[in-house]
Amino acid sequence: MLKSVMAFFDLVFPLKLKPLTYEMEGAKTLLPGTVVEAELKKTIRRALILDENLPGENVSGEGRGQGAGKFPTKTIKSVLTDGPAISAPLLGLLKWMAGYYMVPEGLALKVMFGGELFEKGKPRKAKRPERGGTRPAGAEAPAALLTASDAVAALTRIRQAQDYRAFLLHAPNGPFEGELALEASRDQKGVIVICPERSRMMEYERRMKPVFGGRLCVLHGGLTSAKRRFAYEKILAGETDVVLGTRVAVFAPLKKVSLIILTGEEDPNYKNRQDVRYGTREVAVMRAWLEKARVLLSSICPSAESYLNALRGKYEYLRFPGEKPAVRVLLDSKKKSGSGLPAGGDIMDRAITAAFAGALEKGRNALLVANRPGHSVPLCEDCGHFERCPSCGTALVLHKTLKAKKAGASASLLCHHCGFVKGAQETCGVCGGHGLKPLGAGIERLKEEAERLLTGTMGIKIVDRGKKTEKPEDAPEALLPLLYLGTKRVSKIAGEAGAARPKIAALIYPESAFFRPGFRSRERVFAEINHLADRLSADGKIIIQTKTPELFRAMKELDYEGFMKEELEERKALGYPPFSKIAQITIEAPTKPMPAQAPPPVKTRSGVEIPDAQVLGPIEKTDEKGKKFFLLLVKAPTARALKAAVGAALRTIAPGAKVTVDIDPA
DNA sequence: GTAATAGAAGCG
DNA sequence: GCTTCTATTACA
Repeated sequence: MLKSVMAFFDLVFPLKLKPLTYEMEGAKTLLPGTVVEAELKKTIRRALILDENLPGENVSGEGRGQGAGKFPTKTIKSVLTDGPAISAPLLGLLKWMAGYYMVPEGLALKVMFGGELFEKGKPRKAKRPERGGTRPAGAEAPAALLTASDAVAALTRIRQAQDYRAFLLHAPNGPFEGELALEASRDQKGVIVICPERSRMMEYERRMKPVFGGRLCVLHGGLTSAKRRFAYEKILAGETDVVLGTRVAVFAPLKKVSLIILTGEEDPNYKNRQDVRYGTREVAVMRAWLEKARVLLSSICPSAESYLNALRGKYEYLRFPGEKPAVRVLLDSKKKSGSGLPAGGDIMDRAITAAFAGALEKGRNALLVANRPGHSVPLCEDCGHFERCPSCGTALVLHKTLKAKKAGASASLLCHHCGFVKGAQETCGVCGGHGLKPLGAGIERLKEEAERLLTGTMGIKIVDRGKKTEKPEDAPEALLPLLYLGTKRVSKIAGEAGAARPKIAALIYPESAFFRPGFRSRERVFAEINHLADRLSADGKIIIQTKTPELFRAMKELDYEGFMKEELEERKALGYPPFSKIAQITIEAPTKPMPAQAPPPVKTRSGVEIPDAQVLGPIEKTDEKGKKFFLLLVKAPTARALKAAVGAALRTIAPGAKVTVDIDPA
């Protein structure tokens, strides 16, 4: 009898699942990217055709080959799209994501489109994408920014480049960065503009909407799934070809992309922390490569990775130097005078309070930044005792504004590691002494001091929290000088004050940031100071109060090249990125210390040894809930070698443990 | 000893 | 994501 013609296809479901082979009756061939329905464990689900699984061909992995072999294949129930729903470059990106980040293709698919690309349900006509003008409109576009001839030349190069081309824009300031992004995309078709966070994206939206109108589409993780689906439909239909968004926008299913702009390219927000731990910058560059498109990475303080790529000629470097505010590093005066505190035991250096008072008296705004939440650690002067967290052992921090539910306590002691809370006492818990001395400079304590030293004599409004209440009721107070006080969050708000940006900023003991884990901590601190500088007025000034001025020596002039030279030399010496590739393996094993202490020499599949790959660890850590886990760090000279080395390391881990792999960890 | 339940594996 | 299989615990 005539046997019916069968074709076999590898399908990807948007689940944590590798591709599976299904069959389809008839000679009709389905193109990769086509959406179909097929049965998985008795339920019919939507999936994407990844490849045709041709007889005799062995597609990625074990025992598959032609589907008609070892196991019975199920059949594709129906075909939902007439041809590919997503472009070939995007499909390529999916495969690259799965390979590079070592996750199943299904998980990559899920992360890229969140499942919405596959859900059924009729898209309702959008209500009104326009939102009412809720904003007082801060910084306005200094329109003449880009008239300088070198800026015009840069724009021309970006616009006219053909095929794949990467640019690194080292912008002098945020407004310039935004202006160049807008101008570069102005007469382009198929543009993706990505911002590191939603609030920045909304600023860009305000600027781009008048230019692109209905061509502009917004895409970010906070969209409801209906809105997200609606956005996808507009993009797929070609109704909009300019996509603005946060990191998920890098996957926008445009038919054709010609320009990708990644603003604030060094921002840590670009690292995805769940499921597929991708880096948006790496994905953006890879997508541009696959799309044969141009990619513009921009920042006021580019990452060491991108800067090295620029130095090596992989990216075209567009450098626009700008005036930077003066940075002054103050040695902590108390260090010299021992424990003999000045009157009142002030934390802030006199030079800072004087400079702040000067600026505020002139009606200028000021910004005080510290990394520590809470007030202080109460230390008993009599017996030296301080309270520790029962599970973490770390010092508990006094929060005066946080009321503990414990009877009688007007303040509480909080563990910043695990969140443990208890009521605070007025006296020492061990000796009953009354001499509790505050140790450390938390925001709450700084606020007390600022109120005492600065607001006492003049009318000043302290702004110390997020913009939950952004009402125009500030109007009468708008004349008062503002003292912004808080962590980075507050400095962001201060930077959005348009013409009234702070004239002076002080950082109180920022050195703790140097000791955050990870090899990038220095670079982060430097970038943060640069961003702080960008938030100040043109005649701004930053004062750093520190006990370790040596650590800030390289940051003092905000000399980017000088800093990067040192930083890159150190990274090279230690074998860290961008001179190597690294991966971090997290192992959640209940009690087992670790199966293999010394991993075997790293080899590729074919048995070739990789000379410079190494596996460090395991080290034991405890998470916020007090749960133990273990970390392995894998270093290798190239991405390829890294993959092999990670594979080798994984084989040494006993089964039963929950393992996650993070390629290029933050 | 079996039943109830939780957690991991596998899905073509 | 949902089913199914397996390991573990509860319980008469």
